Amino acid sequence: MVHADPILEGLNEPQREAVAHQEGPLLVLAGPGSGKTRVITRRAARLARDAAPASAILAITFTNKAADEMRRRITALGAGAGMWICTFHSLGARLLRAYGQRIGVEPGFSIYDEADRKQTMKSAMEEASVGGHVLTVDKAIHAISAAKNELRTPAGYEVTARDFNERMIARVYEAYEALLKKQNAADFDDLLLKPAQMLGEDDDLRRMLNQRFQYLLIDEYQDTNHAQYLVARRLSELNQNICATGDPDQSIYGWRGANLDNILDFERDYPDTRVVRLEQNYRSTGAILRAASTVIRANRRRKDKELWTEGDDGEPLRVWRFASGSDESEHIAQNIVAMSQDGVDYADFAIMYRVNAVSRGVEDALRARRIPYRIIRGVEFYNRREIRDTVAYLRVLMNPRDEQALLRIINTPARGIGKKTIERLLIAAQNADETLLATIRRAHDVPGVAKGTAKKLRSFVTLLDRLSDHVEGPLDALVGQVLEQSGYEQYLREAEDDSSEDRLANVMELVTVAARYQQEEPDGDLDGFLARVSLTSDQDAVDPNAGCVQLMTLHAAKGLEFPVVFLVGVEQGLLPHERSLSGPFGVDEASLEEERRLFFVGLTRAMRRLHISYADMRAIRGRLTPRSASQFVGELPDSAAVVETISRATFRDARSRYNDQDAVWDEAEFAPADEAGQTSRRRGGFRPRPERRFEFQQTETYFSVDDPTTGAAPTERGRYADWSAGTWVRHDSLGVGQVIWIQPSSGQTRAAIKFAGQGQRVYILEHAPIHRLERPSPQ
DNA sequence: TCGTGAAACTTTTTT
DNA sequence: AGTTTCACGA
Repeated sequence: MVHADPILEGLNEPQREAVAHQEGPLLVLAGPGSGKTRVITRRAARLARDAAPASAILAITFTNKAADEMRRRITALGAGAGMWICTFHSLGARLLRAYGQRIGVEPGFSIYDEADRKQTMKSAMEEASVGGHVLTVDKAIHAISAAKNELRTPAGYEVTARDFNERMIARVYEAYEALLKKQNAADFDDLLLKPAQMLGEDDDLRRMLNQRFQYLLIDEYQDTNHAQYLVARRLSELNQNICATGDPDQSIYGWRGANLDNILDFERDYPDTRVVRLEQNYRSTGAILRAASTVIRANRRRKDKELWTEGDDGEPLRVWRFASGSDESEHIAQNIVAMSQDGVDYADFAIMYRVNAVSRGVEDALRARRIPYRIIRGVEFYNRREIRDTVAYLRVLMNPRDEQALLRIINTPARGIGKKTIERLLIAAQNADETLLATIRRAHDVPGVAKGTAKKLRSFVTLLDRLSDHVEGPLDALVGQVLEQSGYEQYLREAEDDSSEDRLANVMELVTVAARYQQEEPDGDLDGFLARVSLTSDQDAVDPNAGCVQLMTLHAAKGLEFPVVFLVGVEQGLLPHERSLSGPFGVDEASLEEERRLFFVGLTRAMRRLHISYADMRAIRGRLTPRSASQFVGELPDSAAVVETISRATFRDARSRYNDQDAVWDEAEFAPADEAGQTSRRRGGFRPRPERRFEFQQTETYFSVDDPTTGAAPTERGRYADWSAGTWVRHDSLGVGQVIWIQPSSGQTRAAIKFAGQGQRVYILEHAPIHRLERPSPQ
């Protein structure tokens, strides 16, 4: 009898087996909700305790969020210090920073995001004079990205090019690579491809890293692409201690190059692999599991698993059919209100959809009922113009060759350097074969640049030089200096439009983001901060403590769970998306299966209640189109789902609503359809917003979240929970004010505050010198 | 050079 | 429907 080991405690048999396994390759096939994260974290902790120093363990995830979560849980188990826990992309960035010079990547290189890549690709196409053909920028990006994932070089691409189009792509590819190199930049693909390449070509490096990392743990292995596969393989060559966890049924990134064969053929790649299946589900009701397993069994390319639970069958899934997308939104919002009155916390709801465009209608309905919600779009913050502008300054300071960033800031805020001048500078730079910044430094002798303009360029350069003195100092101070010295802050303060206050608040938030980063990473520098900023993903924004209904795409939902899930827009053409239905050869089976996996992922996010809905009509890109139920709806087993048609019953008398504040422009949603089923566009005028009510064909009963069986943790209330519109506050320098509105969110509660005699301004409460006044101000 | 408004195009998913 | 690009006038 072995003594109880706390690390193995509370695990079921296969979980224990996976945690206890030590030497040699291990494949954990983990169904949804089967305690996979638990297994990985325990295993990592156990290895650090029994097998190797923490620094010899490398754990790789797909999102920063997952990495942070894993680190937190491993730390809670008493291990983790010194362990490498990161995403594939951040691992790539780290390796490149440390060893990239061997393949021509200088330290301090910039990471080009989608927008930068697009611009660069445009330039590359111009340079290769490939414009005007059938080849579009997007097609070039796609083709070259695919080539990079396969580790094909421009030269290699050219050799195998079979037609005119491919020869064009080869030329663009070459020009694009040359640009990246000249600008010392790497795109997202490079972060995987270059390390894979380095590890393949440089025996010393590979040997060294193989000795350093004795144990490899890779999560979401079903989503690895070829480059990631090679990194994993080349890092585990010596010890063969690779533990891959994943689920072929949840592979949803095929369009990004993920190769399902990586997990399906793992046992072939690593002989003597121990395979463990985690099939017991701790998340969902029996009905939800039955529905999910039935649906996914229609796929051919998979490894069969039996999902089962010891829990109860729960309620059947509800399949709702609506007349229109807006009915769908309204009904869901109404349902959330009803359930929340019954005690279900807002944070317990999630609304999921296939494409982002669907979220708008839902948002409107939630907003109309003042239901707090949050859209999971982590990149949103970093994609704001003001943030990109500020970050661009930082990027130029880090990497003066970063042309994308330089072009962004050269006239932001406006300093009289126009398009013509920039064009001349770019040509001069190309002729002299030097970087854009070098040309700008000698602008006075660039032909065609006027004296006055040269002077402006001079002072821009001086600004950058002055700022670079602060690069070594604290990051938040650096960001502050950028905002101040560039005039960007003043520019925002003086701007008159209504968004400028928000933008100012966002920019200030970037200062605190920088401060927080430095707190978390004591030896974090500008380079690391920029990498963090570039590699933040959508999923990283999920915050279960926000007290809000969460809206997200199905892709962003992976790995999450919610007591109540609404799957909206489950319509043919949307899920499965039409791109999988109308390929060059009709239905593309492989991508149809991926769509089905996406549906499967959605189904298995739900713990207790699951609502699936579709509408007969939906406005897509401004146009009302007829829709029909997804084929996947028909694949649900009758024993687990109830289908209901929900109709709009009554409109309140239009006239009584005329004086209400929310008369709306009729967006053709209610315009009559002609005989072809097409709706005439834009034939409205102001009409009252109809009050919609729904008939329930069945009485709704909601479970209460207090119910211990749901396992829902009591929601953490923010420290501003008792603040509301009208709350009196004091600002350290502006004095007494009153809250106009407040948007709760953990860590960054926004509020608009009005001060006597001044306008209202938006603050992030956590970071502003604002305190609550206990008593209303004595007038 | 810069701001305005019209036209054109876009999107499926995202590190 | 929203964003980006383009053309034009100040």
